Parts: sequence; C-alpha cells; structure tokens
Amino acid sequence: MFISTYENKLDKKGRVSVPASFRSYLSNLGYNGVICYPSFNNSSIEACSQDRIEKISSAIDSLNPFEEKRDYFATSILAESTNLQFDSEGRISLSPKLLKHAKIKNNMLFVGQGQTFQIWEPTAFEKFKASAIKKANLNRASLKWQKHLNNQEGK
Amino acid sequence: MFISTYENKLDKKGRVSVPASFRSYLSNLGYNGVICYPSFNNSSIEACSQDRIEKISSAIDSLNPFEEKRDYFATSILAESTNLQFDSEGRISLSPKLLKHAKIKNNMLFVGQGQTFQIWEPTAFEKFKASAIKKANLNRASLKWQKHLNNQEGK
DNA sequence: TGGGAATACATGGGAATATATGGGCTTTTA
DNA sequence: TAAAAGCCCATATATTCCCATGTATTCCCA
Repeated sequence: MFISTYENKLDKKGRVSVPASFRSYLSNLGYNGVICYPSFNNSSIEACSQDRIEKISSAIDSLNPFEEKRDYFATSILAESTNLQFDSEGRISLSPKLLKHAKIKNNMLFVGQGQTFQIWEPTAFEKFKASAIKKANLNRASLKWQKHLNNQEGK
Repeated sequence: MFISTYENKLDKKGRVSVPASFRSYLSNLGYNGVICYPSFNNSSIEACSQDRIEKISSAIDSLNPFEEKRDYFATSILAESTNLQFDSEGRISLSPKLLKHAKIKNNMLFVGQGQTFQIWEPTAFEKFKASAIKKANLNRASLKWQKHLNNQEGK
C-alpha cells in the first residue's frame, strides 16, 4: 500500500526518485514502473499500478467499439496516462505536460493514498489541505482523518 | 496496451514513425504492422491489431444480413481498412485517403485508447479532447469501473 | 546502550543506447 | 519508364545505463 508523504526534487535531467517504499510496493506486484495521469479533480498527478489502469481499459473495452462514449472515456483517461519505467536508481521522468498540470518546478510531494498516490507541488498541496480542512469542519469524522494527515507532515 | 499520446511528423516520402511503445505492444502480439481505417465517429484514423479487426469482422458477420448497420460497418470499416507494415525503422505510409479523412498535413498525434489507438491532426484533437472530457464527466456517475476500483482500496 | 561500521537512499553526471527523422539507392509495380 | 515502395545507412536528440558521492538510516558489538 502507498502510505506516508515524501518530498523529492527534479534533477537537471528532469528525473525524480520515486520513494523507495512506493517502489517496493510496485515491485512486489511485479512492476518496474508506474502509471501517471493528471488528476480530474485537482492540480496533482495521480499514480497507480499497471493492473489498475488495465482494469479501466478493459471496462472501456467492454463498451461497444463503435459507441461514442468509449472514445470519450478512453480519450480523457487512457490518452492522458503514461507508463513511466524506473531507471536503475528508481527514478522516473515526468513529461512536461504532467509537470505543467501540477505546476511543479523543482520540489514535489509524493502523497500516499492507499492503492494510488499523488504527486503535488508542495505549496499547492498545503492550500489543498487547508481547503479540505475547511470543508471537513462540517464533519468531525473527516476532520480526524485530516489531522492524521497533518501529523505526517515533513516526514 | 496503447496508452499516452505522441506527436510525430510526416517526412517528404510520406512516412511517419509509429511510437516505439505502440510498436512494441504489437510486436509482442506477433505483428510487424498495424490495421488502419477511418473512424466514422470523428475525423481521426483508427488503428488496431490484426486480431482485433478480425473480431470486429466476425461481429459484423453475426449481424442480421438485412440489417442496415451491417452494410454500413462492412463498407466503412472493412473495405476501408489497410494493413500497414512497419519498415525497418518502424515507420508506416498512410494512404492519401486516410490522410485526407483526418485532415493531416505534417504533424499528427498518436493517441492511445487501450486496445486501439487513433491518429489525429493536432488541433482537431485538442477540440475533440475538450468535448470528450466534458462528456466523460457527465457520464462519470455511470462508470462501473470506478466503483469497482474503489472497493479495492484498503487492500 | 553508545557509537562506529555497514547499508540504503536520493542525487549527480558521463557514456552508451534507443528513437525519430532524413535521404540515397535498388526493386517492384502500374 | 516513371512513380511508388522497400532497404539500408546516417544523424541529432532523447532516453537509459552505469558508476560515483553525500547523507541518512540501520545494524552490530563492545
């Protein structure tokens, strides 16, 4: 499972280390890379294992091949996803398109989300958390959950 | 699986490189080429593996011979399909007819769609993508795969 | 339990390889 | 016989491989 938060930075060649614990989870699933795509909901990059995106693909594929809906889903999900392989040091190269979506310049946060993780520009994540907390004020249960996340800051 | 998008260009001889990752997927299936035909939903060129077009063909066969759709599919897909072999550098030559259908002059986008991919004139794709994302969002609620994936969280 | 040694990890950069593209030459074909 | 297609090699750029280094973490033993 992807848990905890890590901050790493782009090098001059545009590479970034994927946190070792995230890599080892993927490696246990038999993968030496990760699927990345822009989030639909916010300015982060979403990341997941290959089999997860394959499930999405087969769900799309079960639609009639001539149905227009099929194109819409495939275009908004599969066309935007890239399979990034780890180099021998466990790094990936994020495309300029993904970096732009997330407004990442140098530093980025790897935020574990269980079966997926997200990559955030650090200050954007702070803002996101702040607004999430506001919304959570309506709901104590989710407020607790947010506090839990806060405790992991800086790790 | 075909995922991600790549932009390549026609050379003076009318050749274009098929993205290496797309080629390698086809090569793993045992093919050294790709089937192309004009999409009838939009102005792109559809591309898939040989065995997929065979499945489509048998699906068409199973339609009632008097059904209107049958002729439509048979003529617009099978009759228009061409099997394009890769040259030793992984390039194909798209027919003038296909290029005209997609309004491609020099640059083109290879857009992964899972079991198939599409070839688009870049600005035409941008327009299509914008509407695809809107329509996919409207239909998001009906996406069974999302629920399915959510249930797996916490594993 | 303290502290030095060993290991793991993130980062840096030169060298080798892969990929997209260009173009000459031969072969096929219409 | 001209045009198209295939075959081969060249090249610029991008990507990957491999090794090095500094730092943080873990291990192990006195």
